[in-house]
Amino acid sequence: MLSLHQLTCFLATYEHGSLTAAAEELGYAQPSVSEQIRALEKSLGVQLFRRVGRGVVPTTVADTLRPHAERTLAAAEDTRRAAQQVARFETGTIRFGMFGIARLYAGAGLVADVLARHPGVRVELVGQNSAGVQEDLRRGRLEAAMIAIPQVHSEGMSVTPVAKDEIVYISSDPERLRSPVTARQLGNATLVMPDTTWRAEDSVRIAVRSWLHSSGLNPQTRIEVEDPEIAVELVGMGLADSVIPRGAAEQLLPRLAPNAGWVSFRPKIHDVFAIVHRAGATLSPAAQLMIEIATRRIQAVAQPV
Amino acid sequence: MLSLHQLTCFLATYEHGSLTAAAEELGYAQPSVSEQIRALEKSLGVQLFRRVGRGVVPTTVADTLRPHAERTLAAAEDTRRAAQQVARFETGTIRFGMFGIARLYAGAGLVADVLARHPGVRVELVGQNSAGVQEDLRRGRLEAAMIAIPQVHSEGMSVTPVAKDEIVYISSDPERLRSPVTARQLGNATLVMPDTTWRAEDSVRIAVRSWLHSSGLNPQTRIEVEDPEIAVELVGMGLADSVIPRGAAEQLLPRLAPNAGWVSFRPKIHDVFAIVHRAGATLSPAAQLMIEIATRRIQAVAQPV
DNA sequence: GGACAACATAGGTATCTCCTAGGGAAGCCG
DNA sequence: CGGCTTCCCTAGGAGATACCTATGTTGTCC
Repeated sequence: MLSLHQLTCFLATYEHGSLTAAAEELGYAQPSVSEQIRALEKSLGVQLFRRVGRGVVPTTVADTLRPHAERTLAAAEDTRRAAQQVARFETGTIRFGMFGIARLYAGAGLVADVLARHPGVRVELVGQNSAGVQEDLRRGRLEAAMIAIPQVHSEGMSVTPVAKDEIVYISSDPERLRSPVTARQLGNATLVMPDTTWRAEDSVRIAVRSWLHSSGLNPQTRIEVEDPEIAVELVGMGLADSVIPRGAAEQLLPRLAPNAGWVSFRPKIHDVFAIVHRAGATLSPAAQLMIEIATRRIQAVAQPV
Repeated sequence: MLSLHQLTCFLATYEHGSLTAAAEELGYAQPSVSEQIRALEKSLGVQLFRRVGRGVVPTTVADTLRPHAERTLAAAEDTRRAAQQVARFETGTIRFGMFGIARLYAGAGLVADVLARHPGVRVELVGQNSAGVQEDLRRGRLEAAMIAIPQVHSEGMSVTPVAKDEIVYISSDPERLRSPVTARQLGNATLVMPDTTWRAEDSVRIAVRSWLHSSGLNPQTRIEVEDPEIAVELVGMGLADSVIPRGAAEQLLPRLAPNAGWVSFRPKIHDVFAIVHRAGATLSPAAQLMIEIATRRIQAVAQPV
């Protein structure tokens, strides 16, 4: 069986023209190198050195094989170097899951932070929907993710809340922003809600629904859209009001609905963001890095817990 | 310590997405592959697979490393293939020593024969002078050679005569070719002799000198040249006679001195060609090939012994 | 001819590699 | 929901390997 060690011994011997010198360079005893060369010759079925009295002389076969051996060792060294570079975040890919409103107002900053600290890496911020992220985590395709809590099927998952964001009512009618919104008021409101496709798993909707249920009321959603941006624009046009996390409101309102504002619920409702990964897993340095940066980013726009 | 075996296990596992499947493909038990992967991860300092419940999932590090591992294994396979091609004479270099008049009239044919049988090989037919050939043999730089015998310092050398060639007298004076030349006649002749530089070791000269010494005479050499061709041309011009092996005479006279001819000595003198290599050495297939072809070639122009 | 230098050989030990056997977790299915 | 299967891990042991030191052999140099 051909081995890198044999090739190393071969090259050292070839270059020094001596087993003893090669052994000295490699830090072995002379018989060890001798044995490796013999094993290599047997493995390849060719004679590499003529044992001539005192000393060894490379055969023409050795001349022919030398560049191949060098290329092989160089490729191995290259493999090792690539691994080290990845370990140091000088290159490689960092994959992280992030779903929902969190990605909307922390995603770009998160990617920017990672690229600023590690310019050589590729970043993959995945997560089309909550179920997909959870499936990826469960199957091991994702190591860690940040998601809003209510939707977590947490068997075997480690869930660490890192921030909570108040859920607020937004409207372009100043009248409705005068005082905190009650369940009754919300029940009577005309609403536009985003994330239609994932409405059943959307943490904001789940939080609001359970909040309303305790008052015996049902939410009334008049308009369903996918993008939070569109929902906010519709609020700006006065066609409906909406319910979104406060961080999103503060980011989107000035840009998309300057005449609108937000107001708390009474009692207040919160959305909680958490880091999720498989329970019992040892997190890789890359995952730890992403968790650290994502946490810092989300805590810049939501309250730390 | 990184090893090719570890890389093989890594690639098999990566491609199958399973340690068990990889082990089956490689013909090992599953724990063996598992151990190799673990050793590779430790050696590189990175995690290559996430152990997730049943099954393993490659990390992004594994994605990054895979092409490097493939290149390394390909280079190793390339090394092995090169060795096999050399062993089958499909490529590589064949080096052989040949000195003196033998090369002159068997060298080109020898090279042609080798190239005809093994079109891919490089051929080196070395031997500027007898002493150099012997030194190369002794030092191991040459594995085997064909040389004329008298000059062999045979300690530690295996000498196998394969052909003998009569040494003849050449002249453009028909009078001198009438009957075999005696020692007295040779002592009175005006001679041109080739191989000036190596005159002390030239087998023809040694043979002739000892032949003359038994008659108490000394050779008279009027002209010294390097090339046998020039000596023969001078003979053709009638400026001197010469003494060369019959094989050389038959090849050179028609071309360079059509009006000249040759005649034996009385008693006859012979030059013996032998295969020489280090005693006790096991000959490589390449050397055996060259010996076989060179012997056949030389026996085509000289008498086999 | 004696001293030295370089490789081969021998023998012992530690490590590595591979196996079999058995345990535990996750997924599949009745 | 409980049993079965699948897949990986761990443990322990046998055989091979790699390395060492000590010694023998041979060629070289003085």
